[in-house]
Amino acid sequence: MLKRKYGRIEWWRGNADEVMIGAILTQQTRWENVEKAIHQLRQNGLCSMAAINTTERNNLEKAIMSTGFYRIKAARLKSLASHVIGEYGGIERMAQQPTVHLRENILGVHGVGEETADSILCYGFSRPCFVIDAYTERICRCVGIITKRPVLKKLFEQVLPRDTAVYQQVHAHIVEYAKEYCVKKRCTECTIPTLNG
DNA sequence: GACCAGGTCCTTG
DNA sequence: CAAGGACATGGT
Repeated sequence: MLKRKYGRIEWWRGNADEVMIGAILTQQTRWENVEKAIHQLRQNGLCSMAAINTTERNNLEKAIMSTGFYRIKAARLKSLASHVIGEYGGIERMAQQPTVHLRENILGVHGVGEETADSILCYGFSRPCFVIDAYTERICRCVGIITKRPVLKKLFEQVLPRDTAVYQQVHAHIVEYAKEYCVKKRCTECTIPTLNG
């Protein structure tokens, strides 16, 4: 039913460390610019929670400059890394925790909100948490479902089979669809009044 | 040059 | 609670 025109989409093919890094860096930022930053991090051996936890903040800032908001994002990365290392010692121990515990826990990190948390859980730890982002919200509005993110999240999780792979693919497809039809046209051709007014 | 990007936090009314 | 602003670089 939903567009298979995009085929299988591989997002976040990295390990949990990289997913967490990407989730912070992509906040209000295009993914292409995040990739540049991740490349820089790799070059400097900073592409892990352990490394981020110990490196100087300045090194981190320089590497992620291309994503914008680099000072605040460096601080957020360090908060997250410090929490992960301090609380669990590393990804392995972290991955053994139940989903609800993990979610509560990383939401407590300054700079990790609902979307970032769900992205980490869904794509980094393969947990069935559906991610609601700006694109998803827009598409839903186009279809007439006008409500806030937490409600949308519940809605998707009720309608879809409780399967992480499905959540990942559906979300990815929605984003591709939104990029193509909602953003490029700026919704100017949309007949729903709420979009033009 | 204007506008926008896969958010989150802080401050006001 | 809702709304507005700050954070910053890179691409159209």
